[in-house]
Amino acid sequence: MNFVHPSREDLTLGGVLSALSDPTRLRIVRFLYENRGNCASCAEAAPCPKMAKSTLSNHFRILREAGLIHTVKHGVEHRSVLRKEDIDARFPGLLELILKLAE
Amino acid sequence: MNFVHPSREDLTLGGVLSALSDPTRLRIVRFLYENRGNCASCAEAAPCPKMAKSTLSNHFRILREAGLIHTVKHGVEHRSVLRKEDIDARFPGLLELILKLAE
DNA sequence: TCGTTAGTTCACTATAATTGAACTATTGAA
DNA sequence: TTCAATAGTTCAATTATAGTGAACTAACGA
Repeated sequence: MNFVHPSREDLTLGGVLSALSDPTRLRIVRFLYENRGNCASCAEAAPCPKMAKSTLSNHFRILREAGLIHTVKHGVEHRSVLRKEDIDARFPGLLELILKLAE
Repeated sequence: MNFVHPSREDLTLGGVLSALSDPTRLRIVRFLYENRGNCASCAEAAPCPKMAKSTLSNHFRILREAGLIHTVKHGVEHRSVLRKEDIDARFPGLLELILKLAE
């Protein structure tokens, strides 16, 4: 399975804001932010066990396509990392502020 | 016509981000930001004259319901102001940063 | 009163999100 | 090496939300 990730310069502000405007996705991003450096499986990063896994998969796809996370296969899991450097390079201060305001 | 505006404490981060994630709405907000203190009619604040006015009206409704603007009737026009104080009180720094990053 | 202006509301279409079911790929155990 | 379990994707169907033209409303001016 090969995931498509946009390159750093293809990140759009609208795409990032839209991706982060959903509470589930924001919680995923927060998890990855706080576990920076560590990859996390979908189940690990997702805060809602009762959510349909297809829905969750879709949220991860949206985060990927917005350029917020990078996902690679790792055994039976799909591990995701937050693309902090790319996001910060493109939109300095945005991620940190949103996560702070969402506390 | 009575418009419903959420109170300051009812503004949600998701609602604000979602509202600002649309390019048309972001341009409206930018216009109102730069003409701070002045109300603006929809036609004035809207940057796309070719857009259907029902679409535009819908964008203003979304901005209103997200708590970003305040609209009052003023003669034949509906004048909108950016609720800068409310937004800044609830989410300090967010509006300014997003507008700066969107330049 | 009639036409114009400025915007809303309605009805319809089109696009996006949610979900269960079926599918794929990897691992671990018998 | 086969079989079951795990972790997620993809598909198809439903539901919700955005975009649009047409009809409507309210205020103003001649």
